[in-house]
Amino acid sequence: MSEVKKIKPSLSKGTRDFLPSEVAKRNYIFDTIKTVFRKYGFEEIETPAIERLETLTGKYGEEGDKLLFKILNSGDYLKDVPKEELAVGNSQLATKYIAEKGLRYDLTVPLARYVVQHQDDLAFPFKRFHIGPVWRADRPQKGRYQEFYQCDADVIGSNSIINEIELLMIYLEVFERLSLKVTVKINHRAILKVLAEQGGISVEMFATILDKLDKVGLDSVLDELNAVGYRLKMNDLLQQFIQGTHSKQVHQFENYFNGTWGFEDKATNEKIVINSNEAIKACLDVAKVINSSELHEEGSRHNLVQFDLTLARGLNYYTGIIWEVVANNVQMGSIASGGRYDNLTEMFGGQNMSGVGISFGIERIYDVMEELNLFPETISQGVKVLFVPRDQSVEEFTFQQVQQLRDANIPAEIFLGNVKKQKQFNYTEQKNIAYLVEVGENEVQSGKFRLRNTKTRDTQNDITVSEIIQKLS
RNA sequence: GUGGCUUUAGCUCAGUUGGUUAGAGUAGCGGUUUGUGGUACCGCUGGUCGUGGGUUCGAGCCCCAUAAGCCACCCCA
Repeated sequence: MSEVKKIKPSLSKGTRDFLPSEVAKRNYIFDTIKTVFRKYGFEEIETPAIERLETLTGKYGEEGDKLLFKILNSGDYLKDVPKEELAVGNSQLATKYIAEKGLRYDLTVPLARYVVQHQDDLAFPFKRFHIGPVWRADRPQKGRYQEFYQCDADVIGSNSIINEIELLMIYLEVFERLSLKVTVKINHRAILKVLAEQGGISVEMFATILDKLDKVGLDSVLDELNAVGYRLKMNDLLQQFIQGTHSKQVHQFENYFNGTWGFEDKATNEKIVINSNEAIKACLDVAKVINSSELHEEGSRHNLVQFDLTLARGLNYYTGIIWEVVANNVQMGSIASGGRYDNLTEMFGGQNMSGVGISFGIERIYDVMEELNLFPETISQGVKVLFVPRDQSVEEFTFQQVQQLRDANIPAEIFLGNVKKQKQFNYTEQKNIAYLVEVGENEVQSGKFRLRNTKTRDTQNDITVSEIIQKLS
């Protein structure tokens, strides 16, 4: 190693380093969420970052498959590729021969695998939470990364609506603890499904178009529905549900599905009346969840939970209630989302277990809290006191004093860096250390110190170590 | 997958119509001063100007290619 090649330090795209102060803030969010999860009986699990590729592929649609990070097989990974396919040079076809593993794309599919695989060892309904990084080979942009954390709680094996209500309570409590003002938007996949079917297009297409409403506006949405051959006149309905809608209006909404009201066919102007028990039940469920928000103190005072017909995004596996949380007064996408899914465990040969879950988008929650200045001062606190030896001859003595504080369970540090005062105070500032004590010959002789508050610059003279311990404990 | 922007010191950025040896601030290192202090002063290190070609007597600057990063679409948290 005579010559070391210098490499410019840089990160892979869409990934980030975190400074100590940032980690402290992130942990503050994680800890808050974990506390609430546990309070509601959810237990933490872990699964590997790496999954078999066959576990992951096909679960997120065609788009999703493209965004999977695949891990190259070890060894001579080309040897299993048939020669004719190598010759063609189609990398997509070759993938299955050269990569058997991938990085997880979310925490839900690993959960489905986990539940089926360990069903004998789990207590059902299985309530778990899981916090960890996931990876997507997406093009990064603001608030979107290739490596990011998800923070999920799910209930598997119970289809009671109380689960939805409990999860809503978790949303409300977490955001209250974080002092974040939010709005929960709620919708039901069955409602979208009926409206899509009656209009003669697929739910996915219907959902994708509706979801853009707040971005592109009503006219554009109606145009797009026209373009794909959607049959029902939606003008009134959409106009009515553009703004946040409250529980009473959800009851009205029911009238679209119980034969009371109807839609007009665009082409024939014929009246189309829908009778759908599924959609009626969906409306009732949504109304129940919205009403239940009043069980929550904040929820009863503010209009926290709103029906929103245009909330339609999300992965295709949702089948029941879907929801999304947005922060009030901040320009930012959703900061949490979730819903009920019915068929997830089937893919892994499990019996059909219903699941419902929520997910916190902690990267965005972080950004919002930073923007609104909601992080408490105390979370990035370093040790309580920094002892600074004036020169090398008193280092050992200084260390002994520090160790006394530590024995008394007071976090303390000895400063062994640059002797410049500027550096020492920078150190306390960066690490948010409340007190500084300088140690020189005088202190060694007298055993008395001067305790200096690094923020207020107040000093307390002639104080002994045991007095410092008393003061700081 | 589509489009736009950016790339010069560890970081933030100057750099004139193409013209000597590429600058500043900041951080880092060293020193001066100060026994009760933090904002002072002096000095030093650090760059293959993203990379590879081309035009030119001469390129950080012009042209082509390429890479990386960011931003916006699609989609998503």
